[in-house]
Amino acid sequence: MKNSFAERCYKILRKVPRGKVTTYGEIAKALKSNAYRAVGNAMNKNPFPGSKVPCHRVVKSNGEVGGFASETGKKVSMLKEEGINIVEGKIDLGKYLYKF
DNA sequence: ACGGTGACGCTCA
DNA sequence: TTGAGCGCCACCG
Repeated sequence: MKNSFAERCYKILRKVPRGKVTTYGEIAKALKSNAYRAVGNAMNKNPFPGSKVPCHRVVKSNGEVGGFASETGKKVSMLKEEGINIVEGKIDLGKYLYKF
């Protein structure tokens, strides 16, 4: 159960500093895999919503926040609060995309 | 063992 | 530019 792909994603996600965001693709690359789908799955099964694993800090490669914020939009506001400039649910990856 | 599913990514029209 | 389709890997039933 430990050292599983999901655990890997969480670990990487945790090393993303506040005010920055990462993409599923970057996480997959960090895992030496192109399993961006699996990364999303791991987040979906995320055992620690909010504090341990800041899933809201993970965005899509095109700059969209992602499905988890589609319904409420609260997560978007949360990212903004961290200092990330978001316009219409789009994040400026050129400024806030954290690279491993 | 197999197939379906999913918080995605990229290319083509 | 926008929309649609195809491909990717890992997990669950």
